[in-house]
Amino acid sequence: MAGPVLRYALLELLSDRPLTGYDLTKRFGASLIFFWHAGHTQIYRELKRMEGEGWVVSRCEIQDGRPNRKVYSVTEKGKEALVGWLRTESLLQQPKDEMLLKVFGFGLLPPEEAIGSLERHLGLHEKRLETFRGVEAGLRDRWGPLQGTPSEKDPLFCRRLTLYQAIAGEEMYIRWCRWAVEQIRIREAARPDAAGEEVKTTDAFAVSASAGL
Amino acid sequence: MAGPVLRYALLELLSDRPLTGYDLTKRFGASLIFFWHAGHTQIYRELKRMEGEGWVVSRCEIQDGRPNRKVYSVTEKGKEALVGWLRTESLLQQPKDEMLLKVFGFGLLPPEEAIGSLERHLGLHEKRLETFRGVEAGLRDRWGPLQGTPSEKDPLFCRRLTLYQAIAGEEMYIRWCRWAVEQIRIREAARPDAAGEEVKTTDAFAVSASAGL
DNA sequence: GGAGGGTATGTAACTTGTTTCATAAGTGCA
DNA sequence: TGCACTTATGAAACAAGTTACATACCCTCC
Repeated sequence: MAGPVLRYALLELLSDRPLTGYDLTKRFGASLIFFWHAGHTQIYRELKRMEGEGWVVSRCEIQDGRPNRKVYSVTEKGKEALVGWLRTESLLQQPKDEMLLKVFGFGLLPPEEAIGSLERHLGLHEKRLETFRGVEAGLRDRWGPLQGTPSEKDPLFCRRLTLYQAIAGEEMYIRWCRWAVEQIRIREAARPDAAGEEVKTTDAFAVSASAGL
Repeated sequence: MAGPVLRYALLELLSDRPLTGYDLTKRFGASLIFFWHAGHTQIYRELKRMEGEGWVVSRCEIQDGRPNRKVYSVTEKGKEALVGWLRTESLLQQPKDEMLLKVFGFGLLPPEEAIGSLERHLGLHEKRLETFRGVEAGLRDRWGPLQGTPSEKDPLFCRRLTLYQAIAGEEMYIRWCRWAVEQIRIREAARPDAAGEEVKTTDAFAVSASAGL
């Protein structure tokens, strides 16, 4: 039902102008990275597939002393496929977060280790938030505030909307990490016995089914 | 570098008690679903692999008139592997969101269609938020508030932490959807010319590279 | 003169995730 | 009586994503 999605990401970028696989890889890192990711090998493979289906065409630019550039552009058929896809309903995405999976099992670790792990992970999210805010500031300098700029003067309007989602997501994650650390600290402080003792898994044994976790 | 992750999710659940592939599939839908997903075929395959590596062992429960239950339990080796994995650093996850990818290309659609699409998607997130809040309420009834309940009385503490992340994530997404719809409306109202006209892609052509989007 | 980084394109092998199909019995309901 | 749903397991095929490798030239810095 989800089907191939990478191709539509590529078509969106190619709608602006013809690009090579290499260009597309860089573009991915610069903008789609907020909510999608693909390695260069995946991109080259998908471009070849789409060319076979007539969604894109390539033309070879010969360069001396360098490998030739294979420039792809969208065909009418590809443009139609993209717009058709844009009109379809999106299902809820299946979230995948390795860190949360670890937190889910942190009952097996001493609390200080859990706190340390959360704090280090928090740092990574803070760094990413800064990057995103930098991109936002750059766009504001170039195009003005999102609100109130007339359409003709900000053709990237819809793309800018997605950036704010990414920023809000990082802010939320950071708040949650801090809150979780605090919760573990409060719990530890409330324990009458010695800290660092491993949680008995037998306690969880009899109850986790009835609780739904 | 990320490597196989599903196996650790299964080991976390098997740490509570021995379970069958079928049980594990249901558990996924009930708790890990907040931040991970796996189909039953994937789970059966992974269990078989882990058994080959000695991380789990299975024993067959014969039942009349029904297929036998193959009950898996973690071995000492599996437990060690799990705890070792819990101690490793988690990289930032690569977010993947089909809806955001669509919004990124919504410049190619008339604004009313973009608004309709966002509002329908918003509805899905509202439904999921309600589900998550229901689980949270159930846990609160059973175990009391997260804060202040002594360790021995709430062995699911760490698992509960992850639920609040999922709730915060949904709340954020919903707020963003509403905000995005509003932004598109404001923009439309400010346009002097007729509504529904398709955005000229040539406008975006010359500038998107310099802007970094 | 060499090391490292950037440009530019790919192949091969592998892992992970999804979809479809197959089997086989029990339960509930209209 | 038949239909749909739940329990319970699994094979096979395919799609998507990752990692390692291969090629080949450029430029800059030390």
